[in-house]
Amino acid sequence: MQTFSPIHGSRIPAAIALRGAANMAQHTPGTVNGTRRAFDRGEEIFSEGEPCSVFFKVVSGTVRTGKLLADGRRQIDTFHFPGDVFGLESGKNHRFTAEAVDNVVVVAYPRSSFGGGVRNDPVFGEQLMTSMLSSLDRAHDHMVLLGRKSALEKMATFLLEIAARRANADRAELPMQRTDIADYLGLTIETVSRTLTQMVRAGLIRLVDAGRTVILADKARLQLLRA
Amino acid sequence: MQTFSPIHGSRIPAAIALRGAANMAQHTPGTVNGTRRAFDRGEEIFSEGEPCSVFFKVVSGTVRTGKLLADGRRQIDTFHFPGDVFGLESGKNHRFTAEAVDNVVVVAYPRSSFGGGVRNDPVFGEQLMTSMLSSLDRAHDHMVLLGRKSALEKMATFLLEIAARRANADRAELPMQRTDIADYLGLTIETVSRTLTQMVRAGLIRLVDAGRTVILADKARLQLLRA
DNA sequence: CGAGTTTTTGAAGGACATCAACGTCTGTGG
DNA sequence: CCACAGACGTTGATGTCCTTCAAAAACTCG
Repeated sequence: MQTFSPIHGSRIPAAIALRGAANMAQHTPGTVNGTRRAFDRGEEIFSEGEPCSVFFKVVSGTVRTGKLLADGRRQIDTFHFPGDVFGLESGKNHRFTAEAVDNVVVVAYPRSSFGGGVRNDPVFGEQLMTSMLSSLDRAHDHMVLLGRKSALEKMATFLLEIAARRANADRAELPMQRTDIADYLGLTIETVSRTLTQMVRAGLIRLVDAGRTVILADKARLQLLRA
Repeated sequence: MQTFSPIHGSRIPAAIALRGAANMAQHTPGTVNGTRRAFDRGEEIFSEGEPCSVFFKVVSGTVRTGKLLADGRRQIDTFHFPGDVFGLESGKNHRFTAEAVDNVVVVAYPRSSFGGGVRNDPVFGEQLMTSMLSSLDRAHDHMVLLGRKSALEKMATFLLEIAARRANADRAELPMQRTDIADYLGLTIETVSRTLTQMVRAGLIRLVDAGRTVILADKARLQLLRA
């Protein structure tokens, strides 16, 4: 089973990351307590429309969040890796679905710690705020990708993004399957596959481990391709 | 000059909207003071990379925020209408550009009221938080649109979204030009134009006012088309 | 080893982009 | 108020990137 090693806070700002890591033993960001929960590969963590009573932080494994259209078309917003917070929403109900990409352990925090916690624990509040702002940043980048980039550019962006999560890594380990990548990049699995082999032929990457690990052979050229 | 009438708070949650409206005279959401500023059509309000010392709330007119790729490709994230907050970011510098779509009046708040304001004025903090969460909601919806919808579905979604901002309206008044719509929907201006005339021919809409106002002749069918 | 799943590869088609020309609107100066 | 120039929008012809449909190869796990 492919799993990202738990790099805490690589996706969330330093403040919350450090704090989260420091309190990992009791699974607590600030003064608020959370409970540990595990999900198997493919399991649903919560789904669109469901009331949201808790929000989550990833301890290990990878989570995907996204939306489904009536006819089954799917768009994945983000993959969440260890340290990332997800499931925070403005309304009473979830507006998107969260599923386990592989075997996942998360900590669930009561939603009351959001409104209440912000009031009573301003430090906690600021951490959540910062976490949300960086989610928005990433959302904006992803909109550029979806709306304006070619398949090649999308894939280059994706691989570099994944690789950046491992300290100075020249490889991207992919816990998710091709369908997930396609639904993240707004492509079909066939195009994902073809684009990867095209990159292999161009000497940009090498596929190992049954296509689950991508070695970034020519990172400089990939960076140019990212657009 | 086309301008949206100032419907305050139609895009931001009730709490902040009401408060904003109540305090409109002194341009103040909570205890924090802001200063009024005006921008002409096409003027830049701030640009990507610039340090962000203030954030804004729209008083009148329409603002577009978005990103530019090196070769000029553009993706507009959102149009901001009266009542909307924009320019709030996690880092020291702006990660996107904001420009006036038409003649615009905004209120600028010092950025310190963000970090500091949250600590000292928890109500203000919660309002900002809620505003950010609804931005995220809309960002997620927009990703589905960009990644998974056809040109026709994109346009139907867009027109209904704009129309929804006027109370029980059967028309969408478009303060922005075709280029903006194209860059918002991830299309070219030609496809925007063709899709609109296709909708006219299908009896879905009618174009009036030199194409700046779209009458939603068959809203039910448009809603189905939204996907 | 073998059935089911996932990934890759191939051939053909379609939706949208690109290139190009024409029409329409806006605003300014006569 | 009209004329004209430039900007904006529409329409047409053609091209292309990505999808769709189809099948084979590779991998997973009992």
